[in-house]
Amino acid sequence: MENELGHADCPVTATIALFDGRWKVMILYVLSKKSRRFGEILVRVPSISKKVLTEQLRELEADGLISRKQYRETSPRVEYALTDLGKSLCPLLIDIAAWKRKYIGSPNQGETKLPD
Amino acid sequence: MENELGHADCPVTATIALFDGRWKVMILYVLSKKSRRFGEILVRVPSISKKVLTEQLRELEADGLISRKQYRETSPRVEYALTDLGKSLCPLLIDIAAWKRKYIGSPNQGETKLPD
DNA sequence: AAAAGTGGTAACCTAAAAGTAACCTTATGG
DNA sequence: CCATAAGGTTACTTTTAGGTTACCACTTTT
Repeated sequence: MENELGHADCPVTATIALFDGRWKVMILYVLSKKSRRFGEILVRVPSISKKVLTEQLRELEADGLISRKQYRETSPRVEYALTDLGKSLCPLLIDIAAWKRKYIGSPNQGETKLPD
Repeated sequence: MENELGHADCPVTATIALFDGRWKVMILYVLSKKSRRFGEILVRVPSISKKVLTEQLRELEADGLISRKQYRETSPRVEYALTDLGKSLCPLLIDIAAWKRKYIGSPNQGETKLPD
């Protein structure tokens, strides 16, 4: 373990802060599959409210992990997508999941899965 | 990005929860250098209070990342150390720091560093 | 005898995050 | 002309993490 973990504003803490929020990892997961509209994300992240989803999307956008594109069509239409930075995070998240499988155990065998 | 991020109780979220807490990463960092007594950690984690340090140590212990050994010597003496599980986490934290350096930038050049 | 160090606990407070429910705007369909 | 849908916003309440201060039990030092 190197010195990099010891700074007053620690890079690990700073990075974790990017996806710190009850639902952010799940939102990133949903978007990693496919760009999605607001309502599609809402349905795929179980039990999140519109308000909190809006907040977390805004934060993810501010941190540069996702993009928001508004299409002025007939009905309002907003598409969210991972940015390149957001995509670069995915392998890291997979490493984290891999650590859990290896050292803690399988990710809760037989639990409910989210729809794609 | 694989399915593993999509479970209702997501392994990534579960893993992050292990070191989610204002000071946990820093505590792990301190202990990664050397086993330490309560008071030694207190001094090395800037501005943490006894209460919060106690809480976070208890949680880290409950999660199996650190061990607590009480020596009934003359004055009370308690040693905290990383467990094997705790040690296994260090490379992961380093990966997270490395991601930040690569995609966000250097870990705040010239900032104050913690004493060892 | 008093003070100081060690590793805490107890009672209390506060700010921020998250949750709930109602409402808004523009547009279309019936 | 009313209802519905999308993508929110507003106002309010609840929950939680973290912080502050005081105190404790025990032992050694002065």
